[in-house]
Amino acid sequence: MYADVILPIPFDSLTYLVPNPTQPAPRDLRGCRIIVPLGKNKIYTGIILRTHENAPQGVEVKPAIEVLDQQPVVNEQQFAFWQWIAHYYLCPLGDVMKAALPGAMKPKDEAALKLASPRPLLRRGSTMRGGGLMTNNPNGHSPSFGGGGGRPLSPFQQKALDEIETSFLHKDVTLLHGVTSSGKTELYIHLIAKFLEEGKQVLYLLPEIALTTQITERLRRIFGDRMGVYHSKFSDAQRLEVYRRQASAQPYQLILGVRSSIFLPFQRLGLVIVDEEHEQSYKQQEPAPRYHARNAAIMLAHMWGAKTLLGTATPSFEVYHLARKKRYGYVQLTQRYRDMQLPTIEVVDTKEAKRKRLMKGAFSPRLIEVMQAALMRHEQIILFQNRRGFSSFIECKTCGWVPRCPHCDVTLTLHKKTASLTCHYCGYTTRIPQRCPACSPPPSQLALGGSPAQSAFVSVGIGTERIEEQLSTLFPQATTLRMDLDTATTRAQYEHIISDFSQHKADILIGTQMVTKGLDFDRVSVVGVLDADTMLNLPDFRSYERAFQTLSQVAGRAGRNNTFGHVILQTRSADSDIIRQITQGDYWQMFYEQMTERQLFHYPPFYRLIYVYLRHRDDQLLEHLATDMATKLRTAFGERVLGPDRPPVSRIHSLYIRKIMLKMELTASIDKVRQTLTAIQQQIQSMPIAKSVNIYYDVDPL
DNA sequence: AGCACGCCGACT
DNA sequence: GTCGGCGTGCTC
Repeated sequence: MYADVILPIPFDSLTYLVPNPTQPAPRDLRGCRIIVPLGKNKIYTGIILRTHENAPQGVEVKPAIEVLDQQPVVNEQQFAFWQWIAHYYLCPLGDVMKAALPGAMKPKDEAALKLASPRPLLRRGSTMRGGGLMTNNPNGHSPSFGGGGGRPLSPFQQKALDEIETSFLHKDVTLLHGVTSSGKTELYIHLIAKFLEEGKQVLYLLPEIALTTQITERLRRIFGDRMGVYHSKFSDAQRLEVYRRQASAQPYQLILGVRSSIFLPFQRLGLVIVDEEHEQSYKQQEPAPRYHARNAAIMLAHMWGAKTLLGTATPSFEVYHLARKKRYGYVQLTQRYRDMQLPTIEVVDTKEAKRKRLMKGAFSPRLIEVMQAALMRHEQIILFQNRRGFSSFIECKTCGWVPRCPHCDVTLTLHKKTASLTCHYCGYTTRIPQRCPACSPPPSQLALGGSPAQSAFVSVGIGTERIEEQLSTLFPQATTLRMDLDTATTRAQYEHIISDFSQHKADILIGTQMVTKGLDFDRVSVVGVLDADTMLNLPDFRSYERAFQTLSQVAGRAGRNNTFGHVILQTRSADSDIIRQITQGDYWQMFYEQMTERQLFHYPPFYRLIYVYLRHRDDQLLEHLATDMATKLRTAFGERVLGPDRPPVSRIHSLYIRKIMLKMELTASIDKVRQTLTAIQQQIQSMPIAKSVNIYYDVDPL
C-alpha cells in the first residue's frame, strides 16, 4: 500500500510504501502521523493525506518507518481547511502543515518524537511550568459562570448584543463597529457565555500584540479552565498540549489565541470572534502560507456552520464594504464607557513652524507647551513616531556616502547604543566604520578629537532613539521609556515596559506602532504624533486607510478613565482632506473618497490582488524570466497583469526580486486562476535555465 | 526548510 | 597537496 504524506517542506505530498495495517483490524490511516526517511539520511514526521495502491511513476518509492497513531490527529474539517488555504493562497500543503501543527516535528529530535508519541491525556496542570506569563493554569478559579458573567452590560451594550444576535439569525458574519472604550470585550464575554451554554466552542482571535496578560486574566477569571490560550510565544510543549486537548474528548470550550489558532482541531465550533479585525498582523507575510487569519477564520466558521463576529473601531475597507453591501451584518456601538469624552485632536502645522525656524528637532512649540503643562500636572505623555521605512542611517559628511547592506537593497540602520549598523531585512550587522571607505578622509581629520565616527558621519532620519535624545535636552527633568522593536523584542520586555509606564515609573513613553495597540493607561493626558506625513506619503494604495486606523488608535490612548485627553498631531499637510477626516473621526467620508479611487484603479475591495514574486541571484536572467512570465500571463489575463517591477527593496539575502501584479475581478474563479498560474509557472520552470528561479505568490497582499 | 554535493582559498 | 568556505539543488 502507498501513502501520500504531507511533510513540513514546500510540497503537497510525497509517496511512501506502508505495510497494510491489519493489526488489530484494517483501518484508514488518513490523518495519522507517520515517520519517513527523506533524502540521504533525514527523518521527518509527516501526516498521511491518503492511502492508495497506485505506484508513482518514475521515482523509487521508499518504505515508511512507522505509523505513529491509532487515531488521526488531523480531522476531516482540518484537511478541508488546509486544502482551502493551500488553494486560495497558492502554496503547497506542506507549507500549510508547517503553520498548522505546533512545533514542527523535527527529525532525530528525541524530545519531539517523545512528545509526539501517543499517550493518555495528562491531567491538566501536571505538565505546566509555573511562573510563565500566561500559562493555561486555571489559577484555582472555579469555572462558575452564572447568568452572563463579568459586569452587567450597559443599555447600549445590551442593545448591541441583541442586534448581533438578531443579525446572526440571517447573516453568518457580523461587523461590530465600536468606538474605542465602548466595551467591546464585555460584549464578547456575554456572547461567548451564550454559545458555551449551548455547548458550542468559541474561538476568540486577537492580534499577537493585543494578547496581553491583562485580557487573558480577565477572561480567565470568568471562564476558568474552560479556556485555553494559544500563543506563538508558548513553548512547543505547551502548544502541543493545547492541540492534543482540542483533539481529545474534553476539549477547551473557549480558545483565546493568535493567528495560528485557527488551525487547532475543533469539535463543535459555533462562534469565531476576530477582535481588532483591521489589524495587519492577521496577514502572515513570511513564510508561506501567506494567509489572512481573519478571512481564513471566516472560511473556517463557514465550514462549521458557525458565526463570525468582527470587532473594530476602524474597520478595514474589505469588511466595511461587505457590511455596506449587506453581505455582512452591521452593528454599531457609539457610546463610550461611562460617557468618556473622545480626546480633542489638535493639528499643528510643522511646515509653518519649520519655515519660521521654531522647530526644536521633531518638536513644535505648541507640542512642547502642551507637554510642559501635562508634566506640571504630573500627567503622562505618549509620543508616537512611525519609523517604518524611515529608519535612521548615517551619511558621510564629506561625500554623502551611505552604508548599505551587502546582501539587501537597503541602507543600514544606525544603533547608537551599540555603535553598530544593522540591516532590518537580513540582520547583517557591522560596526560604524572609522572613516568613510568612499572618500577616506585623511587621518588629520580623525585627530580632531571626539570619536572618529562622529566626525566623519552624520545621522539622518528620525527614529525613536533620536526622539529620546531630543527629549533629554528639552525636558531634562522628565523620565522617558522607549518602546519599539529594539527595546521590546520579547514579550517579557514588552510587558515590562507597559507595566513600568502604567506604574508611572516614567513620564513619557516614546514608541512606534506598538504603543497604539489597545493599552489602557489611566494617567495619560497627552498623545503627540510627531510626524503624521510619513504615514500619508507611503507609495501604497492603502496608506490613507492605514493612517486613519493608526492615528485613530493612537488618539484613543489619550484621556481614558478620568483624565481629559489632548492629542497633538504634527503634520506638514495640515489642510489636507485626510487630516481633517482623521481629526473629525469621519470614517465614512474617508471611506467614501478612497473607495472612488479604489474602484477607478481596480484595487481592493473591488478587485482581488495577487502578487507573483520571482527571485534569483542573477539580476539579468531574472529580468528575462520575469518579462517572459508576465508575457505569458498577459496572454491568459490580458490587461489584468501589471509589471514586472522591482519592488522597493529589490534585493534581499543576495537574491534579486521581481514582482508581477494581477488585478482579478472578484467574480473570477479562483480555481481557474490557480490552474492557469501553476500551468504558466511550470512552463517557465521547465526551461533548464529557469530551474533555480524561485516563484511564489501573495494573494490579497497587504 | 535542511542537508549533501561541489568547486575555490589558507594551511599542516 | 588537503580542509572547509558557503553557493546550489533535491527531497517519493
